[in-house]
Amino acid sequence: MPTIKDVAREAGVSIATVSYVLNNKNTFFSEGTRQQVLEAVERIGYTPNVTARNLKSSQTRLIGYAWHEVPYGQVNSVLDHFTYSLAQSAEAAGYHVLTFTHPLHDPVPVYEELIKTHRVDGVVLAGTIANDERIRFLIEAEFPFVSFGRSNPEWHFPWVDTDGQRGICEAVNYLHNLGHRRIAIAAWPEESISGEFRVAGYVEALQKAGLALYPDYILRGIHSEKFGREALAYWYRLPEAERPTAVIAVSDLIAVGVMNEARERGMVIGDTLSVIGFDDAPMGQYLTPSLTTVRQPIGEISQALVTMLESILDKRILTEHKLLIAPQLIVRNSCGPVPH
Amino acid sequence: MPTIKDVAREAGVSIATVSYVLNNKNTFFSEGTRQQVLEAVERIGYTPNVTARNLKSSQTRLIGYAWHEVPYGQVNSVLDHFTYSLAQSAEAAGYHVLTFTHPLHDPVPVYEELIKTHRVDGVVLAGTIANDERIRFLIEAEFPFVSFGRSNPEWHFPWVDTDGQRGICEAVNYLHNLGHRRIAIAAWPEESISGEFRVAGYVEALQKAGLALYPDYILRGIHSEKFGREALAYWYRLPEAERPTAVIAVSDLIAVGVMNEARERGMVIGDTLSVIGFDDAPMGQYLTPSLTTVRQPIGEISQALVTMLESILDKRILTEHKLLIAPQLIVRNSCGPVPH
DNA sequence: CTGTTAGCGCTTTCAC
DNA sequence: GTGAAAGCGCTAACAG
Repeated sequence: MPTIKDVAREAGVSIATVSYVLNNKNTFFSEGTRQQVLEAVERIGYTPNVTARNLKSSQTRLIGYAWHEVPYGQVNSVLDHFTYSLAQSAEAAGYHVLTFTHPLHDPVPVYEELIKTHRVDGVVLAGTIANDERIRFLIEAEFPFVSFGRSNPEWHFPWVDTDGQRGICEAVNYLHNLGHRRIAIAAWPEESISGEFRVAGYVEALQKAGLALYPDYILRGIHSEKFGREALAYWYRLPEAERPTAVIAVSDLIAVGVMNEARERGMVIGDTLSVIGFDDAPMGQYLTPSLTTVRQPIGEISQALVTMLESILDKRILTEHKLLIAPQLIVRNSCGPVPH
Repeated sequence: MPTIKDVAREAGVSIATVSYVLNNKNTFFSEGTRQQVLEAVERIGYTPNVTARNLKSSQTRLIGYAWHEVPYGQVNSVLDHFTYSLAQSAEAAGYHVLTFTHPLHDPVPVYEELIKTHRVDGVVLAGTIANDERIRFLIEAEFPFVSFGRSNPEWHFPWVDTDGQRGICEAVNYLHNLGHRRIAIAAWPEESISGEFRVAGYVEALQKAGLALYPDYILRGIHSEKFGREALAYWYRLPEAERPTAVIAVSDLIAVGVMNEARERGMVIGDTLSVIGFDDAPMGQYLTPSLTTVRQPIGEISQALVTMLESILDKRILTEHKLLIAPQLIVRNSCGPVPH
C-alpha cells in the first residue's frame, strides 16, 4: 500500500508538501506543484491511512453506539431502524458508527471501556430510562455524548426526542373528531419517561376537548402483547355504557394485544372498537385491519443527534441542547366513527 | 490521559518493560518489576491507546459491515437481528463492528473506500444475491471477507448460510404428516439464490413423500405482502378440487399476504388453509392465528462467520470454508389437519 | 532480565 | 512556496 512518502517521491516534492496539498492547508502552491502531487496520488492510487491520521490528531471520527438484545417476544422496530438511520447520518457528517453490545441491565462497563481505549470520539445513546445510569456516568466522565430520549429532568445533557405528548394528543384529537368520547390508553409503568409524556398528551387532549378523565381509562403495564390483551379484558369488564369505544396504546406491540383480545371477544376493529398504536412497526400496515399509528421521525432524529454531537466535538456552541421532534399520525384502517 | 510513558515513570522502569509486562511478551521479569508496573497501571488508570497500537501493528481489530435501507413496506427482521448478533459475536472474539451504509443498488464504492483507508481488517457481507458484485470485488481485491449467504457457485469464497432447502423440506414433511397432499409454495424469482434452494427443498420433500409436482403450485414473485395475496388469489382461481390445502411462503412477509388474502376470501387459517412462513419475524407470534415458520439460526450463523473471518485474518488454515446451518421449524397455530 | 531506539504514517511548526 | 524534522503512543528488534 502506498504511503505519503511514495507520493512525495513520485511527485518529486517533500512529504510535507503532499500533506498540505491534500488537506488544502496553510499556504498556497504553484499550480505546477499542486498538479504534480495530485497526479502522483492518482497514479499510484494513494489513500491516506486513517489510523495514522487519527493517532496524530488524537481523534477517530468514530461514534460509538451500544445497545442490548431485544428480549424474546418483544419487538423494537424503532431501534432497529434507528441503527441504520444513525449510521447514515453519521456518514453524511464524515463519521462512522462503531457498534457495541451490552448486557440488558449492566451497560456502564462497556462505555467505560470505550472511553478509556479512545476508540470513539463520542457516543450516542438510545432507549433511555429515568435516571439512566449511562447518562449519569457519561456526564460524570465529561465524555461527549448525545441521547435519543430524555431522562432525569434535573440533569443537563444534550438530547433529541420524539414529542410523544404531541403525538398522543393528535391521536386523541383524531378519535375525538371521529365522534369518540370514551377513549382509553394502555400506557407503560409510571417509571417510564416517554410513557409519562404520552400519558400527559392524553390528559392534555382530553381536557382541551372538554372530556372527562376516568382513572379506569388509564392502564399501565409492560411492553408486551400480553399487557394489551389484559388491558382490553379489563375494560371489557366495565358496564357496557362505560366501556371505551377507542383505545390508544403507547406502542404497536401493545396495540396488537388489544386488537387480538378484542377480536377474540367478538369486537370488530375499526368498527365496534377503534385502536391506535405508536411506532409504526413494519408489520402494522399488514395487520387486518391495518393499524393506525404514530410514527416516530427516526430520520430527523438521527440527523439532529449527529449534528448536535458534531458541534459538541467541534467545541462549537450549541444553540440547542434539547430538541423535540413532532411525530406523525399515520391513518390506516383500525379506527372508525363511534358505533351507536 | 496517561500514556505508557507515565506508567514507566511511575513504576521507575522503561517504557519497553511496561509494554512487555502488559503484553506478556518475550522475556520473563522479576516478580518485583512486574508488580511495580501493574500497580502503576492501576494507580494512574492507564489503558493502552488503541489507535497507536493499531498504527504499529497495522491492524484495527475492526470488522466492517455494510447494509442498505429496507425499502418501505418491506420487512427484514432477519438482518435487523443479524446486525446485533454479529456485533455480539465480534466482541466475543475481541473485534468490533464498524457499520456502513450503501445505496440499494451501488454497494461497491463503499467497500472500495473501506479497504483503501485501512479502516477495517475484514468485512462481513449479508443479503447476498446471485453474481453479487460485492463478492466479485472482494475476491478480486483479495480482501479478507466472509459472507452470510451464497452466491455464484463457481466462485470460491467463505460463506455461512441457512440451510433453506432443509428448512422447507421439514415444513413440507410437517404438512404432509398433517395429511396435506396439495401443498403449494410462494417463492422468489429464479434469480434468487436462497429462493431456489428453498424451492429445491420443496421439490425434494414432495418426491420423497411420493407426491406429484404441479407447476401451478410453484409461484414466484418479489418479497412483498402483495405477492402473497396474488399467489393465493391465483390458487383460488383453480378448480376447487385442485386448490392447495396448504401454502408455504419463502418469507413471513409473503406468508402474511397469503393469510390476509385467504381471510378476505373466507378461508380460516389453520383450518381450511394451512400456512407456513420463513424467518420468524417478531410479529409472527402475535398474528391471528400465530404463524408457523422456519426460524433462521442467526446466533449460530454470526458466530460461525466471525470464527471463519478470524481464522482468515490469522492466516490459519480453514477447515471449512462453507457452512450450512439447519434452521428450525417453529410450530404455532397457522396449520391444521387437512380439511375434508 | 531490562533499556535504548527505530519506526508505523501522518500533520504541523518552524526555518529557509 | 516548500522542506526538515519533531512527535502522536505504541511495539519489538537489538544491545547490554
